[in-house]
Amino acid sequence: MAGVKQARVAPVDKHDRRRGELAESALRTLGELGYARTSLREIANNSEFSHGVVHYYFADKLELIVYCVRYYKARCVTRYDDVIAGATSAGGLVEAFAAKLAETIRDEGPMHSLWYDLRSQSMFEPGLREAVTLIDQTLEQMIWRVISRYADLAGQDIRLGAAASYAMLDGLFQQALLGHVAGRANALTELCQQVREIMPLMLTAGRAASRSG
Amino acid sequence: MAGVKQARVAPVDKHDRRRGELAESALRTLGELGYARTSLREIANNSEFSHGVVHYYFADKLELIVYCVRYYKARCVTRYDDVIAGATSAGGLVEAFAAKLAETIRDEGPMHSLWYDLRSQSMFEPGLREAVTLIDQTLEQMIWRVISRYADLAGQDIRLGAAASYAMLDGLFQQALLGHVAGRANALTELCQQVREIMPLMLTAGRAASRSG
DNA sequence: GTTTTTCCTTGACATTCGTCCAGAAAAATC
DNA sequence: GATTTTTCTGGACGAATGTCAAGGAAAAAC
Repeated sequence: MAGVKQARVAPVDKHDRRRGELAESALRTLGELGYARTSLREIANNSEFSHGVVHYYFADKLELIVYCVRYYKARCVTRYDDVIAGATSAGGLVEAFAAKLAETIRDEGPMHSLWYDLRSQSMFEPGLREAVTLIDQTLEQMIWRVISRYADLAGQDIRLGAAASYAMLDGLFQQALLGHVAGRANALTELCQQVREIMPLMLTAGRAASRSG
Repeated sequence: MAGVKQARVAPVDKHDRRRGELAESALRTLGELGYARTSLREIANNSEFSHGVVHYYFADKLELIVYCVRYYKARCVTRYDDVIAGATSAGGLVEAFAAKLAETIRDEGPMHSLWYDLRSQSMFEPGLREAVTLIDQTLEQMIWRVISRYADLAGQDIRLGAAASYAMLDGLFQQALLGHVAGRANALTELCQQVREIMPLMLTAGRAASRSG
């Protein structure tokens, strides 16, 4: 009666696993339909559970969405780390980076559409802002790592700040995504070409030269 | 009986005027609430009409939204034309352009939020794509005019294509808008600084020199 | 001034939404 | 195996939505 006994294996684990499963179903649905048209029932339909269960694991719709955004972030963080690690020359890095950008649009288009949808939503829904801002910062850092490595390989200095560098590349990426979704066939090859043109502008043409022995 | 008489003054004019009034109310509401949360009743409440009238002037919700997007475009097209016309030096144009970018975020923030919201929506709703694509092209051309004038004043060549130039600046603008909406105090001054840094990169450092007599 | 046409309001409709709940089913505990 | 706890179901609720129609109000035409 007195002390409440706790199971030795935390039920939180199972709880969080289910939340993860629901988040995946939700992301699949959100990626297809977008934020505005996605209902909790539709999310449940795309999962193996019924619509009532959503409220068992999440307080309300916003909490589910925010959880999804955070869940989605975890997959993105390391997307270009292979590119960074594998590059052996500045030109090679640009090529690999551009190819990876195009690849992720091709393979994960709906997820990116969703990201821009939610980021726009956050301008109207303050409850989304914190999670969205956090992801945006994470993406900015990811891009910053790419550019830092690029500068390192090129033996030059970085010209712009992290925010500006990310914003510019994000603008290119977004336009390519829009074009791709709209069915413009060469949207992705154009993106690659644009990246090739722009990346050198990120660095000083200056004389920093190589620092390796 | 036979021939149907036509009024000499086309009633289409009045019809279109009303559509414009409704579009303005709709844009005001959409700018506040975003696409997802805006209902036809809310739009009507923010106008001087009742909710039924919307269906008298528009077939359905999508047609109203599309009309709004097109209506909104008409105001944007010439936003930077004064900047172009008034600039007398490359540096002056950059300053005026940056200031105007910041000003329109400050004064018309909700409208820009709406634009990015609708552009994201268009990735999920094919019915929006045509109108959105058209506006995006118009904006691209607007930016292109600015850059052309800039190159002209600087006596240099343009380095990038219209699409890439627009995408980059749009990325910066969007990040500034996000920061501004989120309440980051210095989002706009940072934007100005970024524009100052980036605009020179749009041109070749080359020797094209002045072409005027 | 009457008739006709245009314009707008009001109320209703079928859905769909987020949310909640009573209780079944399953799992864990004893 | 009985009991307690956790997990899930399916239905119900009120509110909100897009859509539409019947009819009044206003304007135009005659």
